[in-house]
Amino acid sequence: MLDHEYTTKDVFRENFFKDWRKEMTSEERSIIKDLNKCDFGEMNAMHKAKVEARKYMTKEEKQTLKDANQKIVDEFGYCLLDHHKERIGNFKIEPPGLFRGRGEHPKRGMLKKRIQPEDVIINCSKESNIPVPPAGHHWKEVRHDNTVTWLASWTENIQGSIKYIMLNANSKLKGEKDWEKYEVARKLKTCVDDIRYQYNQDLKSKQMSTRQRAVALYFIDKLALRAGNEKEEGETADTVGCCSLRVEHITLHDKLDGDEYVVEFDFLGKDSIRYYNKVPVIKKAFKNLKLFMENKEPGDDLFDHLTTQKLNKHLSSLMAGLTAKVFRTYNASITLQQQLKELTNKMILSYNRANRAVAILCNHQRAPPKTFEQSMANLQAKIDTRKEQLALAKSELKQAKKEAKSKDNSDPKALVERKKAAVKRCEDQLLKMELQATDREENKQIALGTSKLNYLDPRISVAWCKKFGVPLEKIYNKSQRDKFAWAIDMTEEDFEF
DNA sequence: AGCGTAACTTAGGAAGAAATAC
DNA sequence: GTATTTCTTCCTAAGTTACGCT
Repeated sequence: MLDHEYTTKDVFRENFFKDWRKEMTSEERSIIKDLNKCDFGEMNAMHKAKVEARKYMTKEEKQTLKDANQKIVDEFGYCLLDHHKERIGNFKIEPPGLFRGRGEHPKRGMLKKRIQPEDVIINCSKESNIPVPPAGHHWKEVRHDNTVTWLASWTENIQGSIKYIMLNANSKLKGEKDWEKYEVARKLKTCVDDIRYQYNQDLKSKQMSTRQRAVALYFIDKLALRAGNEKEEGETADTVGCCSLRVEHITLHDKLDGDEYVVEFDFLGKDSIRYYNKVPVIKKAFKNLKLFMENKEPGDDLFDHLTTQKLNKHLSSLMAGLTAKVFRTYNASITLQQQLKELTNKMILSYNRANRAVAILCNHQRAPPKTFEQSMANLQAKIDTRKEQLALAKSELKQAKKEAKSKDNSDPKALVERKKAAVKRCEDQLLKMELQATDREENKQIALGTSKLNYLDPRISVAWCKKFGVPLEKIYNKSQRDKFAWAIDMTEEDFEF
């Protein structure tokens, strides 16, 4: 709690203190004037003690707690949609707390207020059992809108945005949407060559806006960048996507490390995750970028004649349902399929390799685990131990061979065979551990989950599993199998994305 | 045509649970 | 059995896009 990095940030502290003072009585306000003089040590200790106590609960106590939680899920975690009982994704209202925006968010630390029934809109069908508000309270509104999928909503006080209660990913509704998403991406596959040809032509257009659109599309396609909507300054962290790139985010190199026309990207994207990449691009795109940057300041928009609306409008004219993000889905899925074809080694590690290629493409990063260095060192130590064992086993084998020749042992060959097997076993284990070490090292900063869950057509993975007899459980855990139930049902081993 | 907002998907970190090491 | 590591779930912030309004 107190030891979190947030508490050391000035913006967080200032925002918190300002909002806290608003909550104080006038008497408190006259006493508590300086956050630096406040000591939350006692509260922190209490919180820590609670966490500690949880750890040392008996099995029975833990079970009691679990049962109580399950009861809550059973009662509130489901709804009836089109006569089907469906799991709700987030059925609990968000509790009050201090806002934890990502990156340099100007609002971090602000007080996120408690939501009252009076703030909540209920959306259900007229003839359903309308949920009863807590005693003495009423809902903000009860409506019956069957054109939307949310069950309840409220407006959050930090950004003024609407929050929704919606169905779980394993629901029929979400599954159908997911399927549709991948079908649109597959449709793009059939016309992507034409679209690429088109934007290549557009790079030479006389219209500035067309040229900018073409370069942006080239980036979105080649690098899987996000669309990049405009953001209100001062309301959120300063992050960008393709269309909102500024001059300061790219550096042009006529030549770099033996490549020509290299663009160096360095910007903060969604969730303030850094995108850093040096990419050789086609000459036409490069020349255009030079042109776009002429007479501009570092803080100016690179694509000043382009918005995501214009881009998406153009895309939808090329293919029904086509938007910028479809390229991310398409490129992610097609990359997985290609990689799986190339990595013929039908092992889970090669699947992870393919998955990783996609995660790198989409720039899905994670903070290296806190214990990463330590656990890597531990693994290395195990490898070293095994190496010693291998050396020992080898010398024993040598000895055994020698003895088999010199002495008339009753069964000299058996001993040699045994020692040989021991060497083999050692070598296998060593190889396995070294592979694991490589895998882990390569995964240090890469998050595989996001692409698996949101970008990779599950039918590719299901087909791959069937084709090579890999159990699906090796690829997808329980909740992932639930989410992708639609794909598991329908996919044969010859599925082509 | 441009803009604001509602609705929905995508995202990484924290917390909790399970597996594995010691 | 206990400690540590790894996997899974939960949480909610932060994006994208469609749509209605002017």
